[in-house]
Amino acid sequence: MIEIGIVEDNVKIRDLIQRYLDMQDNMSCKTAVDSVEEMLDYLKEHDPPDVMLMDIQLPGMSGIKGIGIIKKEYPEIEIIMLTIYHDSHKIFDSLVAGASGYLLKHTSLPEIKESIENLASGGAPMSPQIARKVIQHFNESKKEEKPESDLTAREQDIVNGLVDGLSYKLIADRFDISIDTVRAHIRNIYKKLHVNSKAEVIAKSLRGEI
Amino acid sequence: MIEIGIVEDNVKIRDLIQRYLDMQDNMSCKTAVDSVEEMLDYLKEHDPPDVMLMDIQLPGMSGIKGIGIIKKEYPEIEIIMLTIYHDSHKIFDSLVAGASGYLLKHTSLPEIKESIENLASGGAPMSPQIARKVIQHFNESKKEEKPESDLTAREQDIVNGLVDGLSYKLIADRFDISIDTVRAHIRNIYKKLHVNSKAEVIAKSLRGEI
DNA sequence: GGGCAAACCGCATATTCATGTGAAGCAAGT
DNA sequence: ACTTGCTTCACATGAATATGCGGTTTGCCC
Repeated sequence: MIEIGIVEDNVKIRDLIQRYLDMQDNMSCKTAVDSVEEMLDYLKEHDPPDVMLMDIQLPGMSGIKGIGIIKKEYPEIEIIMLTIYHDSHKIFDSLVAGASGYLLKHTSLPEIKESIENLASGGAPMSPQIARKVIQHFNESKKEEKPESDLTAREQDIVNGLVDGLSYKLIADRFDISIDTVRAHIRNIYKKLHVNSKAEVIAKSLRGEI
Repeated sequence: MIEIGIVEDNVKIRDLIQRYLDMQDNMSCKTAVDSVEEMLDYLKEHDPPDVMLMDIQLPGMSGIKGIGIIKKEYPEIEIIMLTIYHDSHKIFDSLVAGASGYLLKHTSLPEIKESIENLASGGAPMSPQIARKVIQHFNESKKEEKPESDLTAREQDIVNGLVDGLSYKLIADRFDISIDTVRAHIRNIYKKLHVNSKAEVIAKSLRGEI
């Protein structure tokens, strides 16, 4: 018997899902609340459910923040996001926060049921459209690595030296130029990047902002 | 009509899939080869297919390497991995390389067909088990970000200040302590991290090594 | 051939950093 | 009660950095 909890503020949707799931002979859904806060209160005094369906847009704490808190306290709970949002940021944030699945609200009741069973057998419920967004995220993070600043090749060399933790003198040695030249390049780099310390250049570079 | 190409070295499996797909009235599968190299040769002289099924373990170039090359030349081709490997590294590498879906070889023919149709409608074919692995990867990369150095809370504060590009003085102001205290903390941080410059601390931190 | 950007170099100065030595208050654990 | 570790602070010195000014050479474009 799979115990299910629901966090959803729309009463109609919540009741519908709860009734449907509770009707199944391998599931039990006794807990349906409309905020993360309520669910946390509930969990303090009851056994945690096996699976939790959670909305993102909720009164009070957002569902995404809720995932983190609930997962930290009760890591064994599997959380499925059930929401209208299909933008990749929300999907990504949810999964990083610890959600095990992500379904859109137009998902049919039998599909929700199937997803929960999926989860029990080690899968992760996710519609092909959502999966696609996740995959897109992989590719984007791969491509967006080059915001192409207008640093010259030599300036980029110097930046790399800084990132490697080298002093001006060592950078000068590495490229066989004088330390004053290094200084000159660094001045120009600072101007172009609108910074004024080694530290900021290194930070920018490692954040992929160069 | 969806044009499909197959790269698979097991002749039995290849023929089976090819015949089945070609039999569908909305699909055409005329191209089935047993290596990436052959497929590249084929693509030079023919129109590219819309969707490509690809194995990982292949004679010559691996399927994962093949994805990258094919996607670079023909970015419009949607590639579905069809393989026996279900370890998260291969899955992850494939998706990063540009695959749009990932199916295990025990997937039934109708499911393969469905997956291809999925792809055409903007989804990403992925079994719940595979999706689970992908999600696990999110959580792992989240956890593995903290190789837990033994920096104290205060020391971590100071590091954050450095990463923000602040000078000692500004860090002192931010936490309302004296600049000499900042120095003291930095000394300890350097000892713990085995470095001896601001630059290295920032680099380590942004690389996730703290 | 003039203009221009990039790479190169030098000198000077104020600020910031790295490092040493030393010490006091406080909380946690032995 | 004693040790240990974290946080706080001080004074000092040499090294490194940030920033100002100046300059030459080279290659490219109009």
